[in-house]
Amino acid sequence: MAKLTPELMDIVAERFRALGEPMRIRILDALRHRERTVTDLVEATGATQANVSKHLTLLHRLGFVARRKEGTRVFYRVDDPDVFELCDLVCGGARKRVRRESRALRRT
Amino acid sequence: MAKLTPELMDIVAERFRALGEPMRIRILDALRHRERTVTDLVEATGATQANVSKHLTLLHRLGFVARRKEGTRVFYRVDDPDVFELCDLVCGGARKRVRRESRALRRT
DNA sequence: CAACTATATGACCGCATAGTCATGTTGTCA
DNA sequence: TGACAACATGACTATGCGGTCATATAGTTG
Repeated sequence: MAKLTPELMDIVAERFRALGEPMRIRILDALRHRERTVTDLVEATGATQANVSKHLTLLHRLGFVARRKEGTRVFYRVDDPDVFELCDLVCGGARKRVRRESRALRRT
Repeated sequence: MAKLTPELMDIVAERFRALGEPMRIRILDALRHRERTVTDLVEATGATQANVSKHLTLLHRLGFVARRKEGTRVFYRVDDPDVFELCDLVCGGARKRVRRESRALRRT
């Protein structure tokens, strides 16, 4: 972790918080391999169109995704390659936790 | 990003959300090099003792920090080495954003 | 034992925000 | 032009959670 000024800490927290919503993780996961339209993501996530649209707006504002208009549709794609690495790291930590907890459960 | 089951996505989001609070980032930053007592962290962050204690409880529940009791004091330390790497990645993304935005500002 | 320190925790408040609904905007096609 | 499809957005509600206050618990010291 590099030196963190108070201002930078707020920005870092803001970015983590953006990734801290299950629906946004689902959206990013659906965008893992290819770009998708909003309608695609509505179908993939099971959320409302308005809801998906709001999450995409937030992810776009923070630079996590990029948009491309084509006629009446808008294609979104992941724009920050670090997102995948971040998720991998967090998943690794989560898996460790799960293993630790299941060991703890077996001991009871 | 490895394959994500819906359940795992919730866990991932939970962990991101835990890092998505400026105060918790401050606490982790204060724990970067050495373990610290709660009182140390209260002084380092400027927050209330109750507040720091609650954040530490959450960070501990998710396995980000570990505790060590010594007499009447409790020492906390970072227990998940990935935390630093996560912050570095997010910081990198944040810096890119800042540069992008300052370029955009100069163009106006 | 009483007094003090360090930490944790329950109750409570206020705010941020995820979700929904309705509507606006933009582009396409007949 | 009107009708339709895709997406964005403002208003609203409900819920989660960060912060504070008071208090509980545990350990130390006299």
